[in-house]
Amino acid sequence: MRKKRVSIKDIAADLNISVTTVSFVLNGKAEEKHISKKLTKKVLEYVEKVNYKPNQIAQSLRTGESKILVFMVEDIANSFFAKLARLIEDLAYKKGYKVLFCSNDNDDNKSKELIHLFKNRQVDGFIIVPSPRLQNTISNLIEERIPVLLFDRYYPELDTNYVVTNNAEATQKAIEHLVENGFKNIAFITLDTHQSQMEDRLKGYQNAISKYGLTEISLRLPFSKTISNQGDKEMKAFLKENPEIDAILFATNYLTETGLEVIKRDFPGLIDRIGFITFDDSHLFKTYSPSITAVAQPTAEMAKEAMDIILKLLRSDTDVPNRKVVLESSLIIRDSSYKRY
Amino acid sequence: MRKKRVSIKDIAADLNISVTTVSFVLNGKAEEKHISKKLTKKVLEYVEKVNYKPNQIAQSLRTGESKILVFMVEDIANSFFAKLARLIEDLAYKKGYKVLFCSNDNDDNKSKELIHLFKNRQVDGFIIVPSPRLQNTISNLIEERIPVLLFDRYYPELDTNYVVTNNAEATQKAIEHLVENGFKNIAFITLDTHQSQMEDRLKGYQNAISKYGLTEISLRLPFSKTISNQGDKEMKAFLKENPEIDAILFATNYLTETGLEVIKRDFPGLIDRIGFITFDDSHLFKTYSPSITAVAQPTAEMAKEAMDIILKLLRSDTDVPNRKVVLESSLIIRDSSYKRY
DNA sequence: TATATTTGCTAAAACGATTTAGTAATGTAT
DNA sequence: ATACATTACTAAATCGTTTTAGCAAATATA
Repeated sequence: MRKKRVSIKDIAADLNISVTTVSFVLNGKAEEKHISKKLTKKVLEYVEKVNYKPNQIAQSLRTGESKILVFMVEDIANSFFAKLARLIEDLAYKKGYKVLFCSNDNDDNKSKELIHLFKNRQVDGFIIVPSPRLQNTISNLIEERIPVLLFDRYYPELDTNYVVTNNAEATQKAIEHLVENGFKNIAFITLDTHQSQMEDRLKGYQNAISKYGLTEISLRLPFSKTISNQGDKEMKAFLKENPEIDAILFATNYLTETGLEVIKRDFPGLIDRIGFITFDDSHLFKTYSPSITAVAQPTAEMAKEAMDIILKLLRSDTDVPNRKVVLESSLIIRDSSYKRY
Repeated sequence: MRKKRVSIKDIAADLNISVTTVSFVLNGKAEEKHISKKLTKKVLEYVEKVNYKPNQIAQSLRTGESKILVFMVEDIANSFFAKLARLIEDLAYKKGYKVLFCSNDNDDNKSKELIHLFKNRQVDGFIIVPSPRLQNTISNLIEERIPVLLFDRYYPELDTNYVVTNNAEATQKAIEHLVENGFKNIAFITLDTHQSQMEDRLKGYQNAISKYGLTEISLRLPFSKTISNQGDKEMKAFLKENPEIDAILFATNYLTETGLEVIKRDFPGLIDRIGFITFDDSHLFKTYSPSITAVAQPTAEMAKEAMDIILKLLRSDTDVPNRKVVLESSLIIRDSSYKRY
């Protein structure tokens, strides 16, 4: 069996003092509680010597704090979320929090189950990339005064904390950039979900389209089709049916992957004749042929804001006014958004 | 303040029975402990009604089990590890375990700190992608009978459980493939670490090189240089100094990213004249120009084997013979490993 | 000198579960 | 009628902390 870990009780026994005293010393309350400097020193030295570390589980049970945050994303394997996970991990650990990552596959039931699971684990707070219809679950969390922060997308009708990016504006700018470069028949390939991030991207597209008097050509794929990069048939059909398309904006990274596959496989030569922009940057885009223009969300800032807010929520028992943060994405302009023929 | 969660005590009080009885029923010991069917039913119905969920923290404290596993990787933002994380997450949740992911940046001190941290959280087991010199820490864990499994790399001198891939053979095959396609001056760009996965890849390279009587041309970059895709200067110098190079094998995915950048930026046209293969596949490789040949590690199998082993370790108090699993990578052949001019 | 305050420390309850070691009541065998 | 088993349930200890309430001795104040 495992070697027994040394507990506060052992220390107290070894030093012939009470556990209370040890606990006070360990929690930096020696002064306040009138523990003599001498004894304090003795305890600290002994603690050091036997390499005592408090049992976090026991602490959690007593204090109700687990020092664990949950970061629930759509899919941790998605590079966008993986990157954010890393950023959030680093920030959280600096503040003494650990992070449980989990993937909800944008599925409401899965999200609910996970949230339930974690409530029973007494996690201290949630940073959630919410699935389409999670409003009730979220508002229950809020009612229970559990710190929650929505991330990447939000529910306009729900008064919550969130950190998102200016999807509509960023998309609009991307389209404008294509227009300025001479493209006229600009398609938008997106998901058919009603989530804010996607609706805003669609709005941005439509705004730009109508601003320049162009015609909308959009393909809205069901989320299920995009999992494991399916949806190629639909894209192929879409491109076949709309041969006038001279540029495409992909609303998210996996759509881009599928799109590039379709273009390369089913439309030889098209890759050099079509303009395109994607959401979310990737290292490989810089060296791709053509190099790929991308709407890059400010991941570092997003993570930082998120941690800021969640920490604030964790600290305060009193109500914190909801913080709604909208960060600006930037357009990283590369070759794919210029005419190349 | 938060709404108080219902506890086993509340249930006992409400039903005018003891907490023991409730606990027995909840743990399926009603029969064994001679709780009458009638009372059992009553308890279960009430539990359902008030939507009681046991407090995992209290359970953990009492039982010593946290139902949490740790998956420590180099960097969760790295697509290879992110993908594995997702696979492991799914498998673990199916078995009632949650997974704490963390990144050690291949740094020994960070690894040690993290392991310490998690031991105090009473995590049930560790799946670790170990940093270079973590042998002692790992063997301490083993001595303490904490389930540990090394992943992706191992210490040949340490008798542990591990799941890795056949790096030497896979690399050798990749080089042989290049040789068969007419490449003669094949360079190997890798890290200068002494970790098994990298040493094996180097060995595989050297084996192939000597088998065909070629000359070794290798660049070994310090790990620190590769973080955040630096090391481009070194690669540039390397390629300048060795103009005879007609093919390159990149030992890991971020080296490939940097390599492609250097080639595109500093050696115009070279991308179409050089053969290359990378470790770890990426979605974008299929559509890259040229499409990129990759050594793909069997991530799904790796995750499955890892969970199998760790679950076995968790179940058995008795010693489990160490399981050493070596899985086969496959070479996904695309254009970049053929002569294209 | 008597009283109040401060110093230095501790006993015991609490967090919410599990589990050991019971008790009382009933049934069964001799 | 007595002993033994079985049934149906429970009190209390336990896991390792934190924290409240309080005690005794030393010191300060009147």
